[in-house]
Amino acid sequence: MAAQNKGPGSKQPTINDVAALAGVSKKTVSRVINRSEFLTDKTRTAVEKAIEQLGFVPNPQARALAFRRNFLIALLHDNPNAQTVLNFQRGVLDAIKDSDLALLVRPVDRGSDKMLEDVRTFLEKQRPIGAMLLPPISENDDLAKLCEDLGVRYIRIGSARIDDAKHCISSNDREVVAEAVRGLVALGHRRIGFVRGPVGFRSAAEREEGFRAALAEAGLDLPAELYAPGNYRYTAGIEAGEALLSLSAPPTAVFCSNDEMAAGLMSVAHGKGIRVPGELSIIGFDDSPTATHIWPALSTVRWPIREMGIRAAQTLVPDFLSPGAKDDDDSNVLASTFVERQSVAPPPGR
Amino acid sequence: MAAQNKGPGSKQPTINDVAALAGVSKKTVSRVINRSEFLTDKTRTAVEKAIEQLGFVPNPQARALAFRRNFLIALLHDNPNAQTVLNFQRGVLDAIKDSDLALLVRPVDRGSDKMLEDVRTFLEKQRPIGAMLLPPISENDDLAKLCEDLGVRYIRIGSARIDDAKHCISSNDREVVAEAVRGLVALGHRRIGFVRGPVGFRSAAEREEGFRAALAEAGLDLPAELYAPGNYRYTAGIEAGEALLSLSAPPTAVFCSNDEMAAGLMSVAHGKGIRVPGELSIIGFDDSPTATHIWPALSTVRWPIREMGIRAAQTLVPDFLSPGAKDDDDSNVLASTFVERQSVAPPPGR
DNA sequence: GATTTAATGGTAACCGGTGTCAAGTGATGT
DNA sequence: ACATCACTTGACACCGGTTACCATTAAATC
Repeated sequence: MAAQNKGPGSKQPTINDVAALAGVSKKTVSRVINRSEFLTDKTRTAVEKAIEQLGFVPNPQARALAFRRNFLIALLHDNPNAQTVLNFQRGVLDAIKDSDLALLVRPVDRGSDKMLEDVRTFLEKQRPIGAMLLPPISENDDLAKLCEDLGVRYIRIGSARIDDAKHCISSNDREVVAEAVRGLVALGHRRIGFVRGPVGFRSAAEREEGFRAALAEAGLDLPAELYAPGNYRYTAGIEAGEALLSLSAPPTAVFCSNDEMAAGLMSVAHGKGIRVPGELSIIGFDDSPTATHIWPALSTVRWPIREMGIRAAQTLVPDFLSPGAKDDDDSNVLASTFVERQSVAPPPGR
Repeated sequence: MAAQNKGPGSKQPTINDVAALAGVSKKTVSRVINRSEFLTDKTRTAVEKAIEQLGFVPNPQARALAFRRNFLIALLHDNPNAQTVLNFQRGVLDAIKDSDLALLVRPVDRGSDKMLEDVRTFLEKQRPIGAMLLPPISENDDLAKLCEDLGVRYIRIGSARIDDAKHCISSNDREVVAEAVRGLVALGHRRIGFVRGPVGFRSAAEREEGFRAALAEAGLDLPAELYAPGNYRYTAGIEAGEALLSLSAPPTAVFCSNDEMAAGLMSVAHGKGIRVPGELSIIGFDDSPTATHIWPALSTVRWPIREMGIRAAQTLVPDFLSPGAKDDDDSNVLASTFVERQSVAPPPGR
């Protein structure tokens, strides 16, 4: 710990100071920093000692300039789900921990017309090596093209393969949703409702497809009155609940395309005195904190978002990461899993 | 929009290219970029035209090097509440939007022994102008001292004045909690329970003090059996619920030190068939998404976290921000507010 | 011990900007 | 017409690293 305190006034030691102290040229110090071969142990040790003694830390801006490239990667997101963003971010940081990289985080306004222009300005200004796009903005092809045009590497996170494997980390959401719904069928449910995510979101489409596939397998159909639109918001869950649970023949189970809507639907059920899961089973999606903060705890689908962050970093900037993390699976599809909790039971009368 | 696409191979235009095209020296271009006075309109226009034409964007690393300072600020957090972090972050980004600053986000492991060492490494490597510390790590004095020693400006976010006004943005949590509890008393509640936050957290102490103050005003006391420990986690709310709601004389209202514990307590109430708010009123703290995702929606205290982000940026780096945002109130205390929803009602029999 | 060859170390230029300070420009005063 | 002055502008060094290339030194071969 070369930790003599530097008062605000005193300057950081530079590579020149180290060179002078170690009695070598700055080039040699540079070689030590960058782990060049071609160095005697003696030289290396002397330099390392000087570095230690001065508490020298290379100036990243100067390195960036000399290397003609910086060491920044950007995380672009516009996510209704804060936990997802933070978990992903955590994964990325885990992956780049021992590298020279730093992470820039940038929320973007999906709605805004100026969104593309904003992102372009950001990328041109910061010139990160690469950008990571979290859903839903990851589904915007213009954004990917913008990165491409700007020469910024990019990787898109999605609930399905939305780009080639080099540019996309995805999960098998459709399959897992189907699996969850098969479970409902196996318990005896026949009238199963569906609350959809927002139109235009790939994730919403995937979940719907998985849902429909499982129904089709079981020879069940989805009557129009059991199909509710939605937008991933709690209030949409409320509205869906009002609609679905007022039917003369209400569903005995509902798959909600995310946890917040499931929570909304569940609160309607509570309000109407409908017992969950006794009279109504509910399944959500995301395994957000909400899922375990409502009562009864929600069965849901867990998205391996932190792992996706790690994988995204490994795929985006393999050349900046220690090679230890080599992974043979380059399909970049990670597995979501169904998490069973207390919101699912057999339908009444079984 | 000087937006001819640059293929990955082509280089970014530099200040020299602009100078050559405009027929001036690079220093003059630099002056235009930095809005120097002392420039003829003619020169300025010519340079701006050249910049536009080439799509030139100054290299931030080079500027950082030449200025002997970079344009980075760091956000350090270890927060159980993702929404809080993201909202704060949003506020900061709103504030620095039109500046040259960029934001580095860094989660830290509060638990780890190496925490301080990790942060030191991070700060030494990135050398941000300043660091923003979110609670609970903002309460760590060693961390503040580390910034001080390293010559990194810092600002701490807290639920109370934990440093002088130049280094601390705080809210009036104690007062607002007291106000909320006064409301319970006014409704007729006499047995009011309390679920505490983790020991050692200033925020938890503030909330408790506010609670006790309101009780004292009303001449009520807090029997030991109505006081439950906690740690801000949902499970602690469950445990508190088990304890408080099994009493022979259970409370008619409970103040929980955050929303997650309130949600836990509420789920226990549901499980026991205790009607909320009819038989039990509950108040939380944070106004997290959970507060509106449970049923009934939780009355809680909203923390002006986004505004705190804006204020934090303005206080930390006023010299990098456009002066428009001058604010006379330099006490840096922002107001939390009590949000009434559906989890509070008069006690049974009133 | 002389000659090669490989391994290091050093020097200068450069990355893309900014600071300093002196020189150039035009307007004003006499 | 000439000196003076206030403004503008440019030349050059420099920020803290890196690479290219050359010089030097040590080890290896004959």
